[in-house]
Amino acid sequence: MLNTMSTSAHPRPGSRTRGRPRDPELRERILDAAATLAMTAGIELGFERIAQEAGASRTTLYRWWDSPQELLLDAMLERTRWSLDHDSEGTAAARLRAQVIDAVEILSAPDTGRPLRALAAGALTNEKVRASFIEHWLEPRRAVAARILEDGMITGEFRQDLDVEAVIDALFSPIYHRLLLTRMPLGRSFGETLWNLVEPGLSPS
Amino acid sequence: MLNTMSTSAHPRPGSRTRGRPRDPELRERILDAAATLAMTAGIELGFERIAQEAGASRTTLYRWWDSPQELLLDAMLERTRWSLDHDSEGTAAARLRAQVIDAVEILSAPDTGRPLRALAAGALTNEKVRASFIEHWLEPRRAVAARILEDGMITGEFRQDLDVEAVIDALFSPIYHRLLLTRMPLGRSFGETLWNLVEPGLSPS
DNA sequence: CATTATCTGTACGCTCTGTTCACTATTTAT
DNA sequence: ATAAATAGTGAACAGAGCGTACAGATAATG
Repeated sequence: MLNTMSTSAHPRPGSRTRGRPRDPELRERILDAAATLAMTAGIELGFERIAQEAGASRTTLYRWWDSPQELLLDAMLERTRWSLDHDSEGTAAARLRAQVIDAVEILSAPDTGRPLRALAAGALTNEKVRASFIEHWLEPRRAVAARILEDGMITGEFRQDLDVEAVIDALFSPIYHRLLLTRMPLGRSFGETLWNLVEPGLSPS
Repeated sequence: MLNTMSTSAHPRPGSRTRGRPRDPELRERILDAAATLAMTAGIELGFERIAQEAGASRTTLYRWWDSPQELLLDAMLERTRWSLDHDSEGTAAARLRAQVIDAVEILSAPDTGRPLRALAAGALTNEKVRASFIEHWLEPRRAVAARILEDGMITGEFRQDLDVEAVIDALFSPIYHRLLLTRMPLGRSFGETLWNLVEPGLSPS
């Protein structure tokens, strides 16, 4: 059920409609502009700047997105689809560990981490952005981890009374915390440390 | 070295100086206004609104604070001094567990949690706010936990190769994550679950 | 050609920001 | 007393961004 179009834009029900079709090139330029601005400049994301950077009319942006952050979310989602792929081979522990380390590496890369900060800032400021961010960014990633955890619980690799949501929080929220707030070192070794710390709590007594 | 005055306001070196002394009542009204607005209204904190709510001149706010969020931070720091008190009795594990549960309860209370959201939003948007937030809010609380962890490592209650910062991240960042982003249930029982999950990773093998 | 929808460009009112200025108020130093 | 210094008020101003509206050009379908 991949939503290949945007999250906030008006959906296009039929495949072909009357009027002038949307210019996909323009859309790309706009998403690129947002991603670029969010990576280089700071958090000061606005329709004004994005439109200028993309060489598009501000009116067009208002037409398709409700806020610059929802626009940026679309950009990020398209640019990180690959990050949802994951092996289904190996033990549940190995797969979960790999996901933690993937997450650290994705978020520590500047071209993902910096825009994600802007996105999170929007999520804290704007309810709609928060909802979209959770639904389209956080939830799909949590679902992957949840799936692995449930697998492990069924096979007996993990204890059966785990609070899946809490485990996911313990494993992944430290990464966001470092990215967004403390900016403490965020590298592969932190992912490993984190995993080693939480893993003992997953095994059956 | 408690800074009894504000974080961002110009420090007062000598106890007595020349000119008209600052009106402490006015300062309180301003801090109250910020705390109230941050709790009731949304994140839309601004000098304009705060000044109006406090019945003060906007110029006065600009005089003492660089941003509405630094003002709010001052308000929050004064209103939560008590939360840094902690027992020094009992095992390190018991004390750390108590701090986790305290944290959940403080942050789940609307009159602390909501302003903290506004504060965090500011921290993501403004570098100065972020630095102040870390220095005056996060760090002192992390220091308490770090102290307990080091105690436990010395007495052998915890393993000696713990990464203190990572442990603190695992224990506390899920709380902020729920408060700020997912808004999943944040109650005492979540604190207990979290503790039970991470605690096995602390004990010597 | 008529219709429908996209995109552009301009313009306007709005709110908040950050700063300046003149003025009043209250304290200490001489 | 009077001067100097600092706090607070209130008004004004330019500037940025927002959100919206409108007129017109462009490009597809029926």
